Amino acid sequence: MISADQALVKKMNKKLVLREIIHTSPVSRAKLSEVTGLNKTTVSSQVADLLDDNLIFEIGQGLSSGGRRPVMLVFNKNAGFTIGIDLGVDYLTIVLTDLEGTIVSESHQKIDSTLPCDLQKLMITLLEKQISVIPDSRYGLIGICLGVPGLVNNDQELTFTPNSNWSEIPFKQILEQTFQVPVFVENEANTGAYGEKEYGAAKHFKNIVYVSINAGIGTGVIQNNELLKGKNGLFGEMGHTVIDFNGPRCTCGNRGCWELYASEKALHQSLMSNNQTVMWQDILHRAKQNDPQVLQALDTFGFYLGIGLKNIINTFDPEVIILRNRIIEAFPQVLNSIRHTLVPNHTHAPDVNILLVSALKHNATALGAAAIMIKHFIDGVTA
Amino acid sequence: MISADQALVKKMNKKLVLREIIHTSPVSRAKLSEVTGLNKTTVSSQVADLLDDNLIFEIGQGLSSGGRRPVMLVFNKNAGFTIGIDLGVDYLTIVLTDLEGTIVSESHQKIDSTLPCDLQKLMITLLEKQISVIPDSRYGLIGICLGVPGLVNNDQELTFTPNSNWSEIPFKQILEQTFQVPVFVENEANTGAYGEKEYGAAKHFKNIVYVSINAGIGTGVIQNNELLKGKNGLFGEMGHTVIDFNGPRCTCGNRGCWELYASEKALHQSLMSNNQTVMWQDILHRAKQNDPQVLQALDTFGFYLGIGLKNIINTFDPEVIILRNRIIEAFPQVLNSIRHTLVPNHTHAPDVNILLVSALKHNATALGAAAIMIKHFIDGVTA
DNA sequence: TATACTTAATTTAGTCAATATATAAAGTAG
DNA sequence: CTACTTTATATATTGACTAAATTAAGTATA
Repeated sequence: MISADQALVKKMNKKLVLREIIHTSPVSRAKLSEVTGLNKTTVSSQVADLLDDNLIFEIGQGLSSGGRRPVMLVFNKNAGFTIGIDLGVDYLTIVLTDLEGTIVSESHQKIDSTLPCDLQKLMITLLEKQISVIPDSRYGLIGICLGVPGLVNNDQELTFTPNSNWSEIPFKQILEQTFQVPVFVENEANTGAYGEKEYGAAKHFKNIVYVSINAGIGTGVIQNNELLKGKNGLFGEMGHTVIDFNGPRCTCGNRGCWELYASEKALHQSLMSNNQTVMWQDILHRAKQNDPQVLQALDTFGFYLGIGLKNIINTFDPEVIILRNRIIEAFPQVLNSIRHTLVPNHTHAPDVNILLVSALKHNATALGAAAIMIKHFIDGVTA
Repeated sequence: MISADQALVKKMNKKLVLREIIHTSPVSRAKLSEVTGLNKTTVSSQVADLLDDNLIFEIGQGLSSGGRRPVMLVFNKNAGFTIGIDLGVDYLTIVLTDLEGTIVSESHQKIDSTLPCDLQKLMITLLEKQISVIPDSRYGLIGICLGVPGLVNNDQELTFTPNSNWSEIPFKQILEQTFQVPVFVENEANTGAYGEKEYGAAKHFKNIVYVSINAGIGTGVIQNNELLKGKNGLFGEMGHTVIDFNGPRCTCGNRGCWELYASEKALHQSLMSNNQTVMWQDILHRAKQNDPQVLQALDTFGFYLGIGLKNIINTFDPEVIILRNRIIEAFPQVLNSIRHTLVPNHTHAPDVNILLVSALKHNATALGAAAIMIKHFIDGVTA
């Protein structure tokens, strides 16, 4: 069991001061004392420590409001850098960010091979390229976080991927050995949720559900600023919840899973002609030209999404739901179909404003991964 | 923002020591120092405080294992008492417990009137009777917690009750004024979940879902030992999630809600003949006599329960699900029907051992309410 | 029975991070 | 130029924890 002592007090207050500087910089010692409730002496001492750590620096004097001019402090966002990865079934997005999550460099690469060894080589090559451009800094590369479309257990092993062979690769182990930095592996919906919470559409909320609609449907749930994980890290994986128990059989063994109706795969299938798959770019193009068949399909898509989103509202009682889908982002009219389903003429209907579209869009997963790594780093230097 | 200081350290360690005494008493100061990691001097000091508070006492010397004999400490479970209430649509259960959740006195009363003012009088009368038997103790009645079948907002106001008029009564305000003690109001599924977690079937788990099946279906979710609440306190209220979007219209405005299929109300309706309602005692009786119609109905009941429970597993990834229903408790064969639905012949099937039956049974809600009050009290005296 | 060893709990002295108060630094206002 | 403000630091004190020594009370063994 863990007992408390003065070291803990110091760490807690250090984190408190650093957080406040990050969120309100530039800020003076006096102001910090005021908002944190800490004694001025204590703040000065903590600030001295943080200056030693290169986590903050002084930018000179601020404006006087009738007395001695304050020394303004700012967060040193370039004290270190992190890499967030979005590994898809057929693409690999890598972002290099500073400690505020601002992208310094990024790469988007299509994955041509389905062989795990090819992906492994590709990933390491691309990472080496990104790492080579990291500026000189006190902490350098603080770590790598990987968002993956599949089930991640509590040991951060990728145990199941529906549409790829990536679960054969022990990412954490390989990347830690290769680059000698901490590596985290997370489900893409969880990293996406965290990204939107830190930098995106959910910045000002603490109870959110993030829904990413790709080939399948992934869900990440944040409650009181904490990602919920469940026993095996599968919390919120709602793609295979049943919305019609008489419906068609799913690959998971159940009938009428949400994914069968409201995934991009389902949308594509509804538009397939002569066994010819439709590209999503085509769908978008035709939608913008008011192609009736596509508009009809998108309306149905929205209806089915709405069914599951209604379940999400009834299940998690969130402040907001963030939708992450390339078609919805480019053609927001789909939201109207969803809202029609969500809000029948009834008193118990949820607030329509609960629906938001991803602000980070195609970078949500990678930026969220970076954000998770940054949080871990900040927790580490202040503990 | 809240900063840390020495007072916080002391409180944290006080709670640590008290918890350890509660869970392992009788225990010596030396042993406490060993398991908590705190210095022997610190433990002695904290123990002295707790002795002062009458929260623990010494029961004399324990056995020597080759040295000075230890002084054994135990939790003073009679330092105070609490009342937990289970308010149903037509019944009122009250339990008076000590600080370990052991029932000292209880009352089960049928509510004949549907008038709020009648219930209010009845409740106060019964509470006065229970309070009159509380033994002399340092803290006396530490508070009252009320579990209710309806929606409770973050201000502990009962905002909606599907089958009664109880939401008109400002319980918290009335009971606090009448008895001058802290009063909490919680959804019955949340108190039940907490009760099973503290004293019942889920004692050794930290990620649990509790499902109470009455006229409707209530769900309480505990993740990492914390009750999840959501924005409006509706987290986990899954009775109105859709399991068949083509299904019949529900009073909530949606189609095919789980409650329409898997509540006791649904079971009763499936067995209704000539517009004559069936009593649950009859159902049980006929089931035990192998009445085919009832067995069939229960099998269907189990199937529909299974559909929703599968969704719960896919949604919350819990260690265990606790089922609270009087018919299932008395006739556990229903579990087999549920398990058949839960586990089709498929690799992704969940572990059948995930299903547990309530250990606290008809007292789950009231005992859970008491447990919540006790937790609040312990948090209070150590803060 | 005497001696050595163990274990339990307290006493005493010291550490560390916080606070309170006083002081210094550097401005504004009239 | 003087009085007042605001910012930041210096000094002394407080309080919770720790370490080491001490007291207390047993067991083990020759």
